Amino acid sequence: MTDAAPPRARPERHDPASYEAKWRERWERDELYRARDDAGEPFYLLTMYPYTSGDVHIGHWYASVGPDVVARMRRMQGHHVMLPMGFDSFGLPAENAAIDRGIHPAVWTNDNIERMRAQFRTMGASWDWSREVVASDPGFYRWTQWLFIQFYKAGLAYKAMAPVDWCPKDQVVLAREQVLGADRRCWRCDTPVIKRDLEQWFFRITKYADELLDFSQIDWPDPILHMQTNWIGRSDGAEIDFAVAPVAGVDDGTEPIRVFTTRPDTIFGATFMVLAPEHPLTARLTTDDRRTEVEAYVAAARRESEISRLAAERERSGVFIGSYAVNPMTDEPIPIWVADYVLPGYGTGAIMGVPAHDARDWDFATRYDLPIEHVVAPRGTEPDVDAAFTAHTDDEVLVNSGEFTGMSAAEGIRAITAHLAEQGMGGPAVSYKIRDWLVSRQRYWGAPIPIVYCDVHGPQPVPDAELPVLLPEDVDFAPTGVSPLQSHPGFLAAVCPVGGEPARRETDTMDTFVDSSWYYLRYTSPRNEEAAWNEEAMRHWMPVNLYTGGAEHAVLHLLYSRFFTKALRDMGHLSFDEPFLALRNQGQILGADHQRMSKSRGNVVNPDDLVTQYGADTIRLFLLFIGPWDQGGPWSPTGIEGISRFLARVWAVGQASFVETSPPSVPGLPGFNPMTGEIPGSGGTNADLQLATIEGEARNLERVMHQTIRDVSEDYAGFHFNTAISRLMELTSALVAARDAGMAETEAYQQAVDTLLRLLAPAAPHITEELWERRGNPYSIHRQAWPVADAAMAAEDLVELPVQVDGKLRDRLLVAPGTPAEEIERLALASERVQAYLDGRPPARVVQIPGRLVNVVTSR
RNA sequence: GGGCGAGUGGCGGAACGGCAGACGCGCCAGCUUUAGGAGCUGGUGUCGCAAGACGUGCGAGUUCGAAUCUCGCCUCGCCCACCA
Repeated sequence: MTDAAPPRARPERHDPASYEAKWRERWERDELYRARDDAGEPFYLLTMYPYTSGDVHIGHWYASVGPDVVARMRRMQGHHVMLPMGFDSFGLPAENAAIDRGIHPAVWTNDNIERMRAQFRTMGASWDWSREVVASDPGFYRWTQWLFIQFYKAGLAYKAMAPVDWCPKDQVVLAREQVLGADRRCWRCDTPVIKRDLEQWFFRITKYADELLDFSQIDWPDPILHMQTNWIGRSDGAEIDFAVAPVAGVDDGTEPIRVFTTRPDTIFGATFMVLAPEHPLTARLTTDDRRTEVEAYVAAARRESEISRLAAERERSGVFIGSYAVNPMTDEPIPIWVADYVLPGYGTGAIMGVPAHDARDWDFATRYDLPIEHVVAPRGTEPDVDAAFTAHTDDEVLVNSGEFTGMSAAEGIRAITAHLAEQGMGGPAVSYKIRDWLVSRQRYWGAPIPIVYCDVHGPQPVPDAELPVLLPEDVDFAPTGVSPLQSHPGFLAAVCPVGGEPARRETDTMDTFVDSSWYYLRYTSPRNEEAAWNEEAMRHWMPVNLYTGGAEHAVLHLLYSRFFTKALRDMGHLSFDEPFLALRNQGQILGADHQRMSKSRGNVVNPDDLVTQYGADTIRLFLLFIGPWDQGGPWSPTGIEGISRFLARVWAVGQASFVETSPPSVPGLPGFNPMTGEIPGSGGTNADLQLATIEGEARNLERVMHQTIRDVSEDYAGFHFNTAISRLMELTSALVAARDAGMAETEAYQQAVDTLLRLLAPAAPHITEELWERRGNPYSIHRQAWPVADAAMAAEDLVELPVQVDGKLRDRLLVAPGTPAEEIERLALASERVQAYLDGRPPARVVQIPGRLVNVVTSR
C-alpha cells in the first residue's frame, strides 16, 4: 500500500473499567431485569440459591453465568423471564463461627450476605434482586414454620424414637441422605457418624416413594434420575409367612415370621431363616440353652453398629437361636439364626436363607455348615445338586421344586406367590430403601419447629397468628448435644394453644433442606405477608421452567423439593406435580490442585482480583469458553489472555467512528476471508481481483453471519457455551478480514457488526451495551430482538465434497449444492487422483452421502 | 462388590456414523515497535527430504466408511454399598 492513508484517529484502547460499572448502575436504575407478574409468556429460570459461606468464589460465577446467558437470550427472544436470587442462610457454619469467634450467627450471616451481594453485582448478571429471598429472615422462616404445621396436620410430619445417625463433632443428628460413603461420614465435617436412639421429627417422604420414581413429566439429566431411582430403591417381591415350630416353654407357634424376598421362586431352597438382631421375635424365640450366646451376639451387634464399619469385607457371623421355622413349601423344619447381615430397617427384618442362589446366604451356610439345595438352573442344563453357588442368569428354570419344577423363574415367581396368597401365607410385596426424612436438628441457627408440648393436651402446633416462633438473640452457643434453645428459659416457656396451660416449646430447629424445599415458591411473591405465596403469582410462574445447579444435590435438595411439591399439591396448596420441569447441572470448578476449592486447602480463586485486572465480561466469557459447562474442571487461568484479545478485537470492529487502516499482509492483494479459504487462482489484474473479491466478501460475510446466528442460538439454548463463543470468534475474524479488505463502510459489514453485538450480548453484557450505544443504536441492547437466521442466506454457494477411495480421502470436489448424484459420480471418477488410486480396477460401487462425501469402493 | 460416566495434539477442548484436531492457550518464524509489553502475518498431531504412511486408552467386531455403534479388557472420576 503505497498510497498515503489519510490520518485518522487511533482506535480507543479497550478499557473495560471505563464502562462496566456505569452500565451495571444504569441497568439497576432502570430495573431492566424486573420480572413482572402481569406480563405474558412467563419463563422461570432458577439457579440454586447459594449458601452464605463468606465470599463469592469463582465457582459461584461459573454456576451463575450459564443460566444468565440463557435468561438474557430468552428475554431477547420475547420471553418474560424471572431470574431471581437469594441466600440459603441457615445452617451450621454460622453457628460454628459463633462458637469459634464469638460472632452471633445472625451477624456473621448478614455480613456475609452484604458482602456477597456486592460481589455478585460485579458479574453483571440479570438477576431480579427485588425478589431476593433470605432463608434466615423471619419473614421467610415464618412460612417455613407454617409449612411444617401443614405437614403435621396432614400426617406427613411425625415424631418418633428411632436409631438415627449422629455426628459427634457437630453434635447433631443427620438425615440418612447427609451420611456419605462406605465409612459413613458427616456431609459437612467428614467425621464418622454413630448411631443413637433418639426421638426425632420426620417427614413421611416414603409415602411418595412410588410417585417419586415417575420422571415422565421432567427433563432432567439421566445420572440424576438414576441416583434418585437407586436411592428410592424399589424392589418388587413377596412377603411370606413361615410358621414357627412350637417349642415347649418358649413359643406356641401361633405367630409366624414374615420375610421379604425378591425371589419367592427359590423358596424350595430355603434351608434356614435369619432374623436381624433387632427383630422383635429374636428374644422370644430363643431357647434357654441358647440364650446366653444369643444375648451376647445381639449386644455385640448393637455395639458394632455404633462404630464406623467397613462392612463389605467383614466375615459373616451369626448365632443359632434354638428354634425352628417351617418351610411352607417343603414342610421341612429350618433352623432360625440371628445375624447382623440382615438389616432391621429393610423389608421385614427377616429373610429366608437360600444359600444355593444368594451369595450372602452361601457364605453364611458354608461357614456354619447349613444345608444347600439347588432349586433353579440355567435352562437346558442338568441340575447339579453338588454345584457350588450359582449366580442367577437371565433364562433359568425351577428344579427340585415340586409341582413348580420346569417353570421359568418369572412364571415361578408368579405361581408360587399366588399359591402362598391362596393359603393365606403371604403375597406380593414391595420394599424400598428410602427412609423417612429426619428433619429435626439440635441446633440454634435454623427455623424453630413450631410445636409446644402440653402435659394435658400433648404436642400442639403453634397457631398461625403466633408465627413466627422467633429465634431469641441472647443464647449460649456452646455445643452440648442438645439445642442451645433448651437452656433459654424465655424461649422454652410457652402456653398450650388448646387449654392455656403452661407448656414447653420444642427446641429443635429444622434441617436447612426444609428451607430449600420451598424457596422457589417464595420467589413468586417474596414480600407477601398474608401467605407463603400468592395463589395467582404461583400459578403464573410455577413450575420452574429451567433449574440449574450442582449434581451433588441429586438425592438431597432435588428429591426433597419433589416430595414437597407433591405433598403440597395433595394438601390443595399447589396445582402441579413437579417443581422443576428441566434441570441442567453445571460441572464443578476445582482448584488448580484438582481438589475441591476450600479455604483450608488455600486453593480458592477470588474473582474480584480477576475482574479488576480483566473486567467482568472477560471473566464471564472465559468461564463459558473453557469447556462444556456441565463438565467443569480444574482452574487454570491460561487462556484468559485469549479472551481479552478477542474482546479487544470486538472493540475494534464494533466502533463505527473508526475504520482500521492496518495494511493487508500481502501488498496488492486483499486480505481474504479465513472462513472460506483462498480465492481460486485468477488471471485478472489486481484491480479486477479486488473488485470481485469485495462483492464476494459481502456475500461471504452475510453467510457467515447467518450461520453464526443459527449456531449460537442453538448452542446457548443447549448450554454449549464453549462452542457458541468459538463461533462468535470466527464471526469476529471474518469481520476483521472484511474490514481489512476495505468493506467497513458497506451495509453488509455494518449489519454483521450489529448482529455480532446482539449475539454476544448475553455472554458479555457490558462491552456490547457500550458499543451498541457508541454505534448510535437505541438503549438497551438487552432489549433488542434476537437475530433470526435465514437458512437460505446461511447456505453455502459451493460445497466441497471429500472423495474417498475405499474409505481413504483422496481428492475433493467443489460443486454447487443440488448437483445431481450422477454428475458428482462422473466428476469423482474422472478425478486424476481417484484414477491413480483405482489403477485400472473398475469401481464396484460408489457410495454418496448427499452434501457430505463420495466414496469409491473397489472391492466386492 | 454394584451402577453410571469419561479416556482425542504440549494444554483446555471440537467433531458424536462421513474431511480427526474447529476455537483458544502455548510454542516457532517473520513483520511492526526507541525499548519493554502489546499488536499483526504465517506455521504448529507423529514419522519422513519428499511422495507418502501412521494416528482418537488396549484388543476384537459390525459397516463402503468407526473417535463416534457392539463385545471384552485397562485406567480415571462420580454415586451407592450386607437392601434379601
